[in-house]
Amino acid sequence: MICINAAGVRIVDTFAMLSCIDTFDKFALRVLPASLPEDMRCAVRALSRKTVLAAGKQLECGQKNATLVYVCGGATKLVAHASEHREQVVAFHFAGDLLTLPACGPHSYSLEALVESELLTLEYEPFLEITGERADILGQLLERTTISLQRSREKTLALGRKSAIERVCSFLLMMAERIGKPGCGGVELDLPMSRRDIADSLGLTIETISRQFTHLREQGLITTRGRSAVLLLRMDELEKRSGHLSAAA
Amino acid sequence: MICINAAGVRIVDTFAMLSCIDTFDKFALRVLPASLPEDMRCAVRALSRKTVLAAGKQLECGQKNATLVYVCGGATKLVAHASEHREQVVAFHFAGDLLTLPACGPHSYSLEALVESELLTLEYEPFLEITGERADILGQLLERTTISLQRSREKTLALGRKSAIERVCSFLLMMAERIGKPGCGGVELDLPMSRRDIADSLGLTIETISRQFTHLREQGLITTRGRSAVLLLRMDELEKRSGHLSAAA
DNA sequence: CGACCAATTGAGATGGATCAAGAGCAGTGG
DNA sequence: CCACTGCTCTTGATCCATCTCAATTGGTCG
Repeated sequence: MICINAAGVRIVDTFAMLSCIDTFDKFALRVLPASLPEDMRCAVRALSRKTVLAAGKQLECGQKNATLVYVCGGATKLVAHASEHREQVVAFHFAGDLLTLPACGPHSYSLEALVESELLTLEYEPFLEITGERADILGQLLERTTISLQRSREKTLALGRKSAIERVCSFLLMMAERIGKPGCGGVELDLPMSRRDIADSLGLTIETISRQFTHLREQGLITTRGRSAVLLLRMDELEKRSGHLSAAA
Repeated sequence: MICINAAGVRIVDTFAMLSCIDTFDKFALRVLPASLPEDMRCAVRALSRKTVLAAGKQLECGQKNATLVYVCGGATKLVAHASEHREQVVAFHFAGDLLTLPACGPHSYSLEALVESELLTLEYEPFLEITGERADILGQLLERTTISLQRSREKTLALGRKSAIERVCSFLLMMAERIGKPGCGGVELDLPMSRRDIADSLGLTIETISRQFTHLREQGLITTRGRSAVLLLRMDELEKRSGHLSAAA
């Protein structure tokens, strides 16, 4: 934060400083209770590390311990590695999400940025050391972990028992819910992930994803613009094709 | 607990009574801290309901709210229903496991007993009302939820990117870890679930499961006796075929 | 022993993968 | 502004792992 400019004058990079404080505060605002004593807050702050990841870069972290990651901004994918050229996107995480990056078990995991992303990382164990007595914080973690578990269960169902078209429709509806904006004549999506990421998330190939998008386009359920913009025109029809129960009724 | 016998004499069914107390105590011993104040323990006890499910029966519960289930004994499967004849086993849970049976979202869920099982159920929300201030209890829930999430992520990888043989080997290794016993010349498994359950868990069909078992038998990696007994003879070879990273190294 | 359901085995069908072009989009540099 | 480059995405043709359907065998329990 302190550096020497061309003229040899020591300057304080207030922008970097502010941005660092900013990152922690975003996290604190969302995850830490207002009533947290100042010393505990400081301890957590000391433990936390800000990382800005360029698109395509992955979080460096010792795979011996689990890491808590708060996504301050951007979009990320949590990837499980089966082998060299087989990857499974376990979950997408967007601004405001808190996730646990697991230690290396039978497979290794990594968190990769889809677009430039601002992350706050904390080692899981030491964090719990500090905050393990605070029911409000544990409640917060529990709630977010339960949501992740629920999403993971839904994904399990999709990968285990759904056809390609059902997976794609479920995916679009889920994304609409999480990062969609009401647009002209439907829900507008700006997908931060590539076709490959979608394929790796749904257990399919890029070619299949592309073909299913084409089908949906031909049937007038969606339109696409460029690589990332998707407009969902007929949510009801997408719902029907997603294999959700509501649609069967 | 009080009933009339053949002779018309009123008797107290002390066995049922004891067994009921027993069920709660098993749960309390594992999940509730010893230091929990007596009034809180009583409130939790009042909220808890014991259920004994015969094999094949499923837990009845209002699908409007999430339910916390502690498996005191037996073996169960958590099933997500895609449609009438498409089911996905999201997880198996054995004695000592604590799980959250989710409220009905895009798909409905149910917990079904594989063998006669003894369960303790608690409505999730009221339970948190009572114990939400107790960091030790929340920590316990968080830890168990995190384990479930991690298992679910591993399953996601298996369903998304692994072949039939890899899924079956991973499954056998996971079961060995959870309910295996050291036996003559290998790890002995007494699988409480049918081939159909395994198929529904791995996103395959019974026929495929059967064929993979046959291959493993032919290659001398396992032997089977009857419908449920499996003896894992070559853990190293199973590991190799499971697509785990350790095996690649 | 016999009935019934679970598991196995075989033969054929198929959804999605794989392989192979081609088209569309950014970024770069003239 | 346009050509060039290296992508990602799309589309088509073929292949294959797994599903489906069907018949048989085997385990379990009355």
